[in-house]
Amino acid sequence: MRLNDNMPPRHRSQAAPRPPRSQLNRVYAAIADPTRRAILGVLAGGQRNVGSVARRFPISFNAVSKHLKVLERAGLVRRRVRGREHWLRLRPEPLRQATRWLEHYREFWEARLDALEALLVGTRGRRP
Amino acid sequence: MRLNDNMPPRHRSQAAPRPPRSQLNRVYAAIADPTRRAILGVLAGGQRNVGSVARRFPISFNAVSKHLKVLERAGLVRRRVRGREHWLRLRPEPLRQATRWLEHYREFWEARLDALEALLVGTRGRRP
DNA sequence: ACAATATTCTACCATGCGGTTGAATGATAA
DNA sequence: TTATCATTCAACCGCATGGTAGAATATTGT
Repeated sequence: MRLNDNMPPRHRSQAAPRPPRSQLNRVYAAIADPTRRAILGVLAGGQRNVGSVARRFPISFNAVSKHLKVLERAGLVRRRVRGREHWLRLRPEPLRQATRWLEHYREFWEARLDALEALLVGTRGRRP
Repeated sequence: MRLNDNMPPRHRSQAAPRPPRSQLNRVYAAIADPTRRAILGVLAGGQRNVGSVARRFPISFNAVSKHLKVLERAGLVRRRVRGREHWLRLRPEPLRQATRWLEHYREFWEARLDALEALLVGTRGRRP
């Protein structure tokens, strides 16, 4: 059914509301953006305030401020307000968790695929 | 400036078109969704066709088909068409790359933060 | 008191995402 | 041939995201 006709748009199918993002979800989504990965790199050099981070990127101050908020919600960055400046510092714990998940699954999959390959190659002579 | 006035909407500020997502970006974005992580888990049990994956999820067939396309573009899944069925299998290489990046940065950050803490605790007593 | 500074807030745009339904395509089975 | 099965394609919705600009807020310096 092509819906560009004259029907009231409110009587449509509706997707179920999605559950809120988990911490792990937010961490992966956060590091999926190269600007944010670069911001984490800057912050690895020590505490910075928002302006000092923003100055290093060719995008607007506001865009960087938004990115920082995303990193904060993912738990990768902690903010301390001192006067009119906001100081940001790295919090590596969620990254550790994210690494653990990846490592676990990667090892599991590789083991499984290796086993499969070994099974397919079988007992036939094939040695490096 | 509130822009809901009567001005032609084409004379607005314009965001620069974003560059295409890199492989690493796509991998992190792909695993940021819990359904997709679950799909990878199913595929870890061996090759499956689209329907047999979709049957395990409470969302529509088409939604699963879309998720599979995302995983494919991230390089995490390979598809082989045989007749009318599409067989999907895991490809762990991009995951290895993603793990490497995380591991590298995590280690670097933790080392830096440990060094900083050592410096602060340091040789002198704590001062308020 | 006033001006400058650091930052967020609000509003907007374009694009992407995760979901839906329905139609189209292509291979197999009857 | 025709019906059925496996899958994609096309269009749509609501919401998030990455970007912009400008106004508001709070702190600091003169």
